[in-house]
This record gives sequence, C-alpha cells and structure tokens, in this order.
Amino acid sequence: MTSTSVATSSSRICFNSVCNDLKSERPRKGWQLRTGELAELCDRCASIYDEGRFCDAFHSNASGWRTCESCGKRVHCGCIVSAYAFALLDAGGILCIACSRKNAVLGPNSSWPPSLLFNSSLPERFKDCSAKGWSQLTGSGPAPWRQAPGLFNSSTSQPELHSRVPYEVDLSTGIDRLNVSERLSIPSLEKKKNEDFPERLMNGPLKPSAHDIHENGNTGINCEEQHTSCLTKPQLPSLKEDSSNPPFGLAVPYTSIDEANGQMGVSGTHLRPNPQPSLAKQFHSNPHNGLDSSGETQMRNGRPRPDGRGRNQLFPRYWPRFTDQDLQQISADSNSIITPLFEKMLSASDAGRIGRLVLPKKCAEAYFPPISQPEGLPLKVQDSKGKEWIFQFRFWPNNNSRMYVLEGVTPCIQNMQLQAGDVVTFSRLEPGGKLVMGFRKASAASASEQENEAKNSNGVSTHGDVSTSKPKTDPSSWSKVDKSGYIAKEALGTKVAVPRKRKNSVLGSKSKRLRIDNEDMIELKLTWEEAQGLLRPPPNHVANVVSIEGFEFEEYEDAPVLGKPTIFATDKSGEKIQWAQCEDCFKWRRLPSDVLLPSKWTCSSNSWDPERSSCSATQELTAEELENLLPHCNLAASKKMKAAKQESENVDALEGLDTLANLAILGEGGVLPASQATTKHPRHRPGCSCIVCIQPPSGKGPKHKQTCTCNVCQTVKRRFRTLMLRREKKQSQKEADATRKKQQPSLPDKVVDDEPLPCTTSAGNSSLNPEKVVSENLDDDTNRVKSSSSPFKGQIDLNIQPEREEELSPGSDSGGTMRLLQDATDKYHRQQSILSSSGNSNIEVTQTQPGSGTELGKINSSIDLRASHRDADMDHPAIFPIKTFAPTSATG
DNA sequence: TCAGCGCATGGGG
DNA sequence: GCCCCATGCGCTG
Repeated sequence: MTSTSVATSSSRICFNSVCNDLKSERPRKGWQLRTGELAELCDRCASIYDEGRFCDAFHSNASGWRTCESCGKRVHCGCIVSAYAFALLDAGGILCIACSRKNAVLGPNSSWPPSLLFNSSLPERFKDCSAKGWSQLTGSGPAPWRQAPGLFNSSTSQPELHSRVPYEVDLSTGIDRLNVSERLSIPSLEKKKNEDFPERLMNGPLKPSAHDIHENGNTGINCEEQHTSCLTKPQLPSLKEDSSNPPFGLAVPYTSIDEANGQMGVSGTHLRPNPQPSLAKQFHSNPHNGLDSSGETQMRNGRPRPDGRGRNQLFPRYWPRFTDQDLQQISADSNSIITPLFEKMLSASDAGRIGRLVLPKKCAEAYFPPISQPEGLPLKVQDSKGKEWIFQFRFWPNNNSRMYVLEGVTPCIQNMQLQAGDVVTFSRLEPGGKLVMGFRKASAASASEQENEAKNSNGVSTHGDVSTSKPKTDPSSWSKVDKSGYIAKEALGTKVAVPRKRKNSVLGSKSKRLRIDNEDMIELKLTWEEAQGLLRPPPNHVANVVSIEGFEFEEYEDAPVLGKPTIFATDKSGEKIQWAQCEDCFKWRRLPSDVLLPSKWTCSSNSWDPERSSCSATQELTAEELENLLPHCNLAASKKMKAAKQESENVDALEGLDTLANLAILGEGGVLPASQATTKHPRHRPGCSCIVCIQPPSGKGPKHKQTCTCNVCQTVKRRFRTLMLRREKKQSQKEADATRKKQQPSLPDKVVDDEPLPCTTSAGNSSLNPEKVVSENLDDDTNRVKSSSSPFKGQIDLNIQPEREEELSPGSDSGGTMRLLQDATDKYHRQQSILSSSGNSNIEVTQTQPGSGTELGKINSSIDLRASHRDADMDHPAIFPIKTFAPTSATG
C-alpha cells in the first residue's frame, strides 16, 4: 500500500496516496488502518476498491505480485489492501482467495496465528484451520470488534437465518472483488444453517464504526440507519447494495467445501476492512458492553423496543463486560488491542472435575477455530497473567447440532481458583490474535462492586473484573448502558448492588436462568415512572415526550444519562440551577444546572461549592424554600429520611417481633409521627391498628422482651392466639372431615370441600377461608383487613394469606408460641417484601422509614421535578406491572 | 473401582 | 417444535 496519509477523517483528500481527488461529503470507507479507522476514499477509489481492483489499479507496478498456484491469476500480496486476498500455502506459494475457497484448502490469508494452535501441522488441524484464520474468525484482522456485533446484534426475533448457500452462491461474484475476508463461523456438519451472515450483514451496518463515533461524537446518523437495518431481515438483493455502500464494511460469505464430506464446509465472509477501534473506542463500540444500537435505544427510552427480544443472537449472559482497565490488564503490551469476545458463567459442570467447559455454540463457532471433526483441535489460551494453557477445543454432535467444549480446563480453572458461578471471559489480543482467558470471581466481583460503590463518590459502581482485584474506579470506562443499568439497581434502594452477573455462591445450573430472571426482577422494581425520574437527556439534548399506553416517556436522540434526581430551579438572578440532596446528610446543595450527578452523590463531591463540600456545612436552602421546591410528599419523605438517618444511629437493627415493636415505639412517641412511622396499606385509615399498619418499615428499633405488654406485642400476641385457634379449628375440621369421609365413602369430595364455603357469607365477606368466622371473633384487626379486600381487587391484600395459612398445619404446633412468632415474623417480612415491591408510590413514600435503607424513598424524595407526570401520579398512583420476587411471596 | 469420554436427556427459551 | 446447553449416565480403559 502506498498510501501514507494519516488521519482519514481530517483530510479531505482521498486516502489513496496516488489519488488526489477530494472525498465526498460522506467519504466512503476502504480498508482498515492500523489506527482502527477506515481509510476514507473518494468515490472513484472506493468503487475500485469495492470491486476488488484496487491493487490492479494502483499497485500494478508495485512489488509483491505473485501468481496463484491453482489458477495462475496474479495476486498482489504486498499491501494492506490485499492482505486477505490470498492464502499462503504451507508448501509455499499462494492461492488466490477464490481458489483457496474453491479448494477448501486454505482460507484467505492470515491463517491462524501459530501461537493459537498448539499443533497446527496436524492434518486435521490443518484442515480445520484452513480457510479460517483466527483473525478472520474473530475479526482480528479487519474488524475484531465488528465480529461481536455479528454475534450479538442479531436482528430482532429473527428465526435462524438460514442457508449460507444461497448467500454464498449469490454473492460469489462479489467474492473476488473483495480483498479482505473475514471468517465468520463454522458451518455445522449436520446442517447448513447460517444465521451469521445475515446478521452480520445487518450488524455490520448496525454497528457504528468507531470512526463514526469518533467523528460524530455520538452514534450519529449512521447508527440510526443501522438501527433501522437491524430491524429488518436483510434481503439478498440488498446485499449488493450494501456491498457498495462502504461506510460499515460488508461481510460477504464465501463458500468452501468441507474437506471431509463435501458439504458446504468452511465458510466465511469477505469483509472489507472494518474499523478496529482503539482500546477505548473498542470498548465503547463493543456491543458486548451494551452500546449496541438497539440496546442503547432501549436504555435511552427506558423501555424495551418492541423488537428487543430477539435482538441478540446470544443471550446477554455471554456478552463480555469489560472495562478499559480489564482490557488493558489483559494486554500487557499497551499497544495491544483487546477484543472482548464473550464470557460465560461457569456452571457446576464447567467448574467440576470433568474439566470440560461447555462453550456457547455461537461463540465457539464465531470466535474459536472452526473444527469439522469432533476431535477438534488444541487451542492455546493465555490467561490474564500471561500463562499459557492448552485446551482441546472440540465438539460433540448433539441433536443435529453441536455442543462445543473446551477440554482440559481443570488446571486452569483451579489455577484461577474458579468455581461455579464465576465468570470466564474470552478475549482476543492483537496483534497476534492470542486468545486470552480472563475471569471474574463471583464473590469478588460482588464484594468489590459493593465496596466500590461505597467508596466511589461518584456513586457509579463498576463491576467486572478480569482476574485481579484491580480497582475499577473509572466510571468512564463503563458504557452508558452498563452504568445506567447499575445505577438503576442502585437507585432502587434494594441494596441490590448486584452486577449483571451476580452469582450465588453455589449454583445449580438448572436454576441459572431463574436466577438471572430474579435479578431482572429486582431490576424491575424500578417503575417506569421512577426510571423516567432518573433518566435525563444528555447535555444539550431535549427529550421528546412520547405517550405509550397512557404513560409518558421521555425519549432521547442520544443515550440518556442516569443519575441522581435533582430539582431544577431558577435562582434569584434568573440563573438556572439545580438542587441535589446529599446521600449522607440529606442536605440540599446548589449546583449548576448542567451538572449530571451520579446516583449516589454526597457533599464531598460538591466541587462547585467548596464551602458546602462537607456534610457539616449548613444547608443553603431554608426550610421554607425547600418546602416550596419540594412537593409535599417528597418533602415528607425527605424529612423522614433525615429522621430515619438520625434514628437509625440510635437503635439496633432488629428482626421480627422486635421490629414490630420498634415501629410502635416510633409511632407512639418516637421521632416520627405515627402517620409516617407506620407502614400503611392504602386501604387502611388513620388510626388503624392492624398488624399491617403497625408494622415497622425497617428493622430498626429497641428490642422487646417476651413479657413486653406494649401495644405491638399485644397485637402480635393476640394475632398469634388467633392463628393457634385457627389451627386447632382447622385440625378438628379436618379430623371431622376424615371421619365423615370414612363414614360416608360415597359422599363426593366436592361436598366436603365446599362445605366451608358458606362461612364466607357472614358479614358479606367474600373470604374463602373457612376459619373466617373464628377470625372475626378473635381478631378484629385481621378481620378488618380481610373484609376490605373486595373494593381493592387487583391490589395486594397485605394481610390475608390463605395459602400461607393453609400451610400452618397442626403438626407444626409443637414448636409453641415461638414458632408461631417466627411464622408471623416471616409473614411480616413477606408482607414487607411485597410492600416494597408493589410499585405503589403511596406505599413507597410512606414506607420510607428511619433506617430503612430503602433508597427508593430517596428517589421519591428527590425525584427530578421535571418529570411532571410524576407528581400527578403521586396523586393518582398507578401501579405498574411489577414482577415480584416470587419465592417469598405469600400473598398476592 | 474409578476416571474420563461421549452421547443422551430434558428443561428452558 | 426447534435449539441451546447443563447435566446425567453408560461405556470403556
């Protein structure tokens, strides 16, 4: 290549040094430069390049021309443009890419780096490695990071896009005119599906090149165009259109015949050079990190796109989550480029003694060397410490598919002290194409994240760690999506502080999906309302408000920022300002209006007002001013929080009955007014003394002795007596039923079963609980709650737990009162759990109690007032669909 | 007997 | 109904 120009974006001249034409407004992209950018060409050169005639046109007199050993065609082998236009033969000589493909002997140039293949000389390995270089496979050559989009950015809800063959056939004419090829995936021997190519076809365009991002400062027009494209299954004819459309490069598959069975075997694509971003760009561009177009859109909208479901070919659990530091850590050489490929949480099997790590199929096929035989091939993998391991990469035929495994991973896993639940990450290190295996300890990740969260004054927790405890304190290293996702959880006040990959210490792999779902549920405890309160447009962006199913959402052209809700206002001089509340002291601090705060922000981070950069500094706002700023509910919550904070320092954290009593104490004469200190279900009126209304909102408060005769204890004990009586009643009823059945065996069960039902007619109560009558006689509190169920259909009845009470078998009575206490305490916790996840803003506000630690309350208390609909909804609380944490839900 | 290999099975998406 | 994949389980050395 004779081009010696630098920066393609800065110059208006065609990058082709022998061409002095001006680039067009939207220069077309050519090959990839070492900087990761794409050469920008004038239309003419780009066309020539697209047609694969670049070397013919511009390098005809240059050295490096060789002759294809097969067809005799002259092939230029001496420039970057032609780097992938030929294949080196082991015996010497070269094949043009067409012949190599045709013969299925070798793929395009840049075969597997020797470092990756333990023994590439073996015939089988040779075959396996033929026609596919690591660089091609993983995109290391032209576009390492683009590979990922191909995998992870599939079109939406697309069925497996099949038949590589038609594409291959159709595109065959385009093969030769493309100089760079990229290995895409291994075709299965058992099938000829190829979902990769169409995806890549889409995803190529889908991904804004780093260059584009760099140029535009955002995902830009191209990204939007790509986004559109990702929603539409590409049609074959469009391929050529795309192929002539340089900006994002195009993956064009080529066909080769499997050497063993003659099936269409090794396939790949020709790919024009793609952007290979710098480390930072790579990270930010890498969809694995959540910045793919669609993902970004989801986040920015605060709601999933309709097409979101099938967006990714791979489950998100395989998306690598790397920080720049992670990447740099893997890369000992600062000049190296890390391409995160995928990650996988170790299952029990993976981490077991068998030493087999099951690889996600698509990841294996896309990122690992293609193998056509089950035996596979040895793969040299470097761990993050630089130690090299050799695994056998192989597969098993499985249900007309393949199951890929890495064998022999036990030493490595043991060396890294990994166990089920930990995450192994795979990346590629350039140059050299080394496969690097990192890991993230589940426990360490979780702990360090929480620690970081606590330490990081920005409140932006980082997560993800590749193999070391190296702190990740640079929030900028996170993609917005990652950050926001994290903050969202953080802001929930559920102390969830979980990484996306939070693991239980011991994993039943079967429960993995469930576990992940549960994490998602936690995430969903944030209502759209609240999410909107946290979302704000990026600087200088104005949100479009769209209404969806009656709810308003702010939509941003660019990724929104999630952070601490603040109150925007105008000061006396007319300057726009915002008020933010310190997480620690709850004082409000004045900040510039354009400041974006992390979700956890404290006075110490107040660099805009050094005098008030400490919690000890007085609050600038007077109480009156604050009251004017804050809506009533928020103010109340704010005060409560403050009181809570103070109170929490004086009381011990307690559980169960103690907790109940604590509330009563707080309510009876404590710091908080009773109306605030109680957890009230909306249906309960002031003065209600039922078990719900006297429940403490938090686990704080003084302990109660068993002999305590305070209001709460008496209530609880009365309730326990009720429960015991119910049990006895139930027991005797069952015995009676059994006796009756024995005496009247012909009596249909239904009659027996239905018998208790008439009880529900008492007092017009619709309860199905046959013990209802007893309950009414003994426990007016519970009765009141139960009887109130009908007007609130669809809402959670916090008191009635029929199934729970069904569980109270007489046999369990042997434990005596303490067991009952425990039962009731459990019930209380369940109720609390339901309350906290109910999504009812009333509940949330009033539930925010001293020391509760529920940051949700904080959210409510300091929600961004620009979201005007929030206030409206405070008055008319809408219950958004919320997933509840099923396992502990005793009511519903 | 045991470890490892390779395939089968079945849950979940 | 298909696919993925975690894991079970039988076979073999």
